[in-house]
Amino acid sequence: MTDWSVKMKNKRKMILKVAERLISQKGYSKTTIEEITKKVGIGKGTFYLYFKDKNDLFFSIIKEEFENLMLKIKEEVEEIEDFFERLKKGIEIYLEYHEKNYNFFKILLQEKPFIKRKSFEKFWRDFFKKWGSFMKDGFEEQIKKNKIKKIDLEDIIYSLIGILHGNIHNWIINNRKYSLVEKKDVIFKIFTEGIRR
Amino acid sequence: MTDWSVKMKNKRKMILKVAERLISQKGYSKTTIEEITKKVGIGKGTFYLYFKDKNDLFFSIIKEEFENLMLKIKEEVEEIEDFFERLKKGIEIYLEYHEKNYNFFKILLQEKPFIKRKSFEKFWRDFFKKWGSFMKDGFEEQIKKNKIKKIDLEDIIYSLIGILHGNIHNWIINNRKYSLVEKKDVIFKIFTEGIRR
Amino acid sequence: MTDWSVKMKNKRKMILKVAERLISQKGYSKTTIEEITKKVGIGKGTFYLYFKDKNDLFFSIIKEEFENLMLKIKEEVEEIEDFFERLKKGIEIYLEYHEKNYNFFKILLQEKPFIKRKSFEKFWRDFFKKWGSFMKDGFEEQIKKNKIKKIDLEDIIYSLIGILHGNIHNWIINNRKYSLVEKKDVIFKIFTEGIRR
Amino acid sequence: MTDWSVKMKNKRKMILKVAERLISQKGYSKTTIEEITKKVGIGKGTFYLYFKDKNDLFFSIIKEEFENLMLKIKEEVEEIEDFFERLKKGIEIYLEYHEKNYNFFKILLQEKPFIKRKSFEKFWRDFFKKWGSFMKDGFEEQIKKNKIKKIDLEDIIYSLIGILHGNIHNWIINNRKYSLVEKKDVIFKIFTEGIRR
DNA sequence: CATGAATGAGGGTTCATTCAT
DNA sequence: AATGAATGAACCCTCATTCAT
Repeated sequence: MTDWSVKMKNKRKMILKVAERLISQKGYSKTTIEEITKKVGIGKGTFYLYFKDKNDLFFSIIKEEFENLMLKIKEEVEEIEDFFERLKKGIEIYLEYHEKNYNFFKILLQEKPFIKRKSFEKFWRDFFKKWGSFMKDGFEEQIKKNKIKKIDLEDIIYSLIGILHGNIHNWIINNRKYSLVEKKDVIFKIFTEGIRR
Repeated sequence: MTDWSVKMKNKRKMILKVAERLISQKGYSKTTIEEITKKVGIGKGTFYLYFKDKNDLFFSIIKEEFENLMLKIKEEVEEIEDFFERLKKGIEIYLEYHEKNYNFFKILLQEKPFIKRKSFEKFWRDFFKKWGSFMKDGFEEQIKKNKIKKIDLEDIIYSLIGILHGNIHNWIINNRKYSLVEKKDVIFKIFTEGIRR
Repeated sequence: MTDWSVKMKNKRKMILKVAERLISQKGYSKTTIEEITKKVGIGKGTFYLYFKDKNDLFFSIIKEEFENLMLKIKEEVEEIEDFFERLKKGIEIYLEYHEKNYNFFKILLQEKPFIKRKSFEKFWRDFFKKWGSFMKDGFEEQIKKNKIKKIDLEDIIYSLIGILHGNIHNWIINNRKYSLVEKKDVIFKIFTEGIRR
Repeated sequence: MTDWSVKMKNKRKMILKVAERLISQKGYSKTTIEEITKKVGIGKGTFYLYFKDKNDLFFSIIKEEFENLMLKIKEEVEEIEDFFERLKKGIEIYLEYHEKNYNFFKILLQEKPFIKRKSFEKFWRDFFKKWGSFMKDGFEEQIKKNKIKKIDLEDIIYSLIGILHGNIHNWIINNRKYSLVEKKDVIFKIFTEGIRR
């Protein structure tokens, strides 16, 4: 990788990092390009060398953070043989990730720039599809094996995500006073003992 | 009630209704007073007879919708004797309300106007406290009677709300193609059979 | 005078009084009809029964206050035989009036509503003309009698008014901490001993 | 000085110049940023690169004009030995300056933006203090030497400023038909022959 | 005569984006 | 590649004035 290319990557990453923090704190509309670039230490015009517009920045944050998360889950979870252990680990990673990157979750719940509403909704569908497909085979296998109740797969997945997000949300509005990861067992318990026969 | 008072109430309500729809569609920042008033059919200045400013409108929507919901739950749920039946009914009402007022849910997840962030977070805490206290006694009693596992009360409540919101969220991003209320049984099942011994 | 006519006069006077105070405190533009009428205790629309518009109010205040002042000077000063005594008394009355009605002076120096700029300047010309004609004969007589230096009459008059206003202005920006009237002697001294041979 | 810096200074100066004229003609409230920038030939937003807000513009005009005036008086007057000659020159410069910058005087008498009333009054106090201190030593010395009557210093200063402003005011409302500077002798005469023993 | 709800033109200010350097 | 001065559309909010009651 050339020196230039490295610098390029770094600058882009710095923008993303700073922007993520600011947007999570103040909201999309109240975060200005001016403030972002000033905090990064670059000129305002430079921003537009790395992003098409403000909207592009927003989706880039979400996209790249999401990919990070998915990658991490894949890496650490995939090889675990036992399904319920794999599920437990998945929950743990998910909570851990949000404990470290709680800005990301806040941004996910933000006002979305109007023009691109469609693409935002598309993003969410992708999100759930990936989660789904990631877990899908496992769930289906367990259903076949009669280890899990015969519940529609989608309902299972959205309930799981729901429990997770509900707990993350609560953790944030309580100012992150307790450890989020420590909730992994109780969440796992509520979720699995409900679906396990 | 006088004629004038009726008209007054109506106009205010119309603004709230229109604004709720627009904000849920386009987000708080992208929704303009101009557009709201034009859609209601009143002058721009008239808006400020009913609301102090744009921020006031935002919180009025949330506050009043929330009170409606709570009232409805209280009215229809309170008298049911059996706890699990009561819980079931509560889930049903909650889903039903959001099926009819799905804009409200979208707004709840919006970007909050920055200056009043504190009061927004206070709202969420109130929200959960009310839900909590509303269910609390019931849950505690059931725990004493050994009908429910000994799980921290807060964890139970946020998991329930989590499941509900996860399902509402999914329903919305799927363009509300199916009936939300019909999910009540599966949600109830996943949730209760997890916590019930 | 009929009862109605009395009420009419009173209401108009109350508006003038309240408006004078508010405008002198906050300036013309920042004083709203709403605030004036609320403080008077009448409806906003009622204002327009007594004044054509906001501009009319402004000039009415100045005009009527000015007429009061002129009347007072005439009444108390005219009969005094000796010219310098008359001048002295005139200065005293002028200071006394502004000490009691310092709002008036503040208003005189206010921003004038643009559209009527011409009429505002006309007012000032009238003001000086009246002062002038009021003193003119006396001054001219004294010049003839060689009691006063041969200085252009206008220069004399504007210098006198200048000294008076300079002192009033200073008194106001010093928050009226001392008695304005007490300056009458030193003003008279500086002015007369300059012009008297 | 760099090219950029020059342009910067110029643009700022142009805004000040145009604004001074407009405000003196129409008053502060009636003068809009839109009009100012259009007349200068720049975009509306550009204004805010040079001034924090409209209020800042107002005080900048006063402050900078005032400093110009004081500088000029200092430069041209300070070295004159004889007190009365120095006073005469001071009066001349003061009149000359206002003849050339008559807009400034008009602005000084404007409605002050409400919020900053305190700082406006502070400005006036500063103004008189500077004038005072500028002349003070001279006056005091003359009093000691018995060349001037024993009159309170403040009274002397405000009377002098009063005469000057009275004459400027009159000159303006007479549409500046005559030369203001030519009044210097008569003003000097009225003032000094009053205070000189 | 009296009212005050309703209006909408108009003003100050912000900020994403451009473009000459 | 990097910059930041310049722009102007867009937005929130105010308030003098009107008019139906």
